[in-house]
Amino acid sequence: MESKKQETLVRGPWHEEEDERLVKFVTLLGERRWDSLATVSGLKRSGKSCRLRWMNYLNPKLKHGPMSSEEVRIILQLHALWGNKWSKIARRLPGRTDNEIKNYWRTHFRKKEEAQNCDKIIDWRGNKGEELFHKYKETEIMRTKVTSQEHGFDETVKESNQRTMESGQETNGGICETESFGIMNSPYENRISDWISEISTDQSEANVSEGSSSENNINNASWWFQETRDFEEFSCSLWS
DNA sequence: AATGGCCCCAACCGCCGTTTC
DNA sequence: AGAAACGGCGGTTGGGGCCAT
Repeated sequence: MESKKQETLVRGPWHEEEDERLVKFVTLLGERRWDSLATVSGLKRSGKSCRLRWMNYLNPKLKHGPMSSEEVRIILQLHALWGNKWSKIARRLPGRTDNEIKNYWRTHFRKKEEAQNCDKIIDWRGNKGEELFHKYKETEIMRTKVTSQEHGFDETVKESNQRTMESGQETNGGICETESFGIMNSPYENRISDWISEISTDQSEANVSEGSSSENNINNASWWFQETRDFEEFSCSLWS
C-alpha cells in the first residue's frame, strides 16, 4: 500500500502548474499538515516535498536575489557563533531560508576556509571579503567564551558591533536591523501575488474549472478546513 | 562550435524530536 | 503510555548554466 503510494509520487523539479496549485492550497489550508495538503490538493508529491517547495521557494515572504553584504556579515557572525545551525541562522535573516544560507556558505566560504586554513580569504565579491572574514574569525574566537547560547549570541554580537562602531568601520548597528530589509519586487513575487489574489477573489471558480477530481479535492478540503480555522485567520498567519 | 570542468542551487534523503491519536 | 504521523533539520546529490579552452 505504502509502496504503491510511493510509486505514484512525482519527484524532481516542480512545474508551474504544480506551483500554482500548491500556492492555492497553502493559502486555503495554511502551512501545516503537509501530507494532508498534498493529498487533498491532488499534487502527486509527498507532503515533505510540498513543504520544502513552499518553504524554500514559493513563500511570498522569501527574498529572491543575491545576498547583501549586510546579510553576508550576519551569516559569517552567526556561523562563527553557532556553526552549521542553518535554520537558526535563517531565523535571524528574514526572507532567507536555511537551504539558501547553507548553499551560500558552502559555495562561498567553506572551500575558502579549507583552502586557506582560516587565515585569509580572497576578496570574493570585490568588496569587504577579507574584512568580513576577519570579523568572522574574531567572532569564532569569542564563541568559546559563550556559555548560554541565546544570551551568548545577543551579547557577543552587541559586543562585536560595538567594537566595529568604535573602530569607525561601516556598520548598521546590529542584526535586528535586518528586519527592515525590503522584499525585492521581482516578477516572480508579482506572479505569486497574482495567484494569491486570484484565489482570494474567486475561490469558487476553482471548484468549477479544475475538473471533477479537483472538485472533490476541494470539497474534501473544506471539512478539514472548517475544522481548523477560518480563512481570515489563515490569511493573517500566512501573509502578515 | 564543441566540450570539459566548475559553480550554483533546487530537491531529496535520512534522522530525530515533537505532536497527535 | 506508546505507537504512528508529522515536521524540522543538516547533509548530500544531480542537473542546468556558465565559462575557459
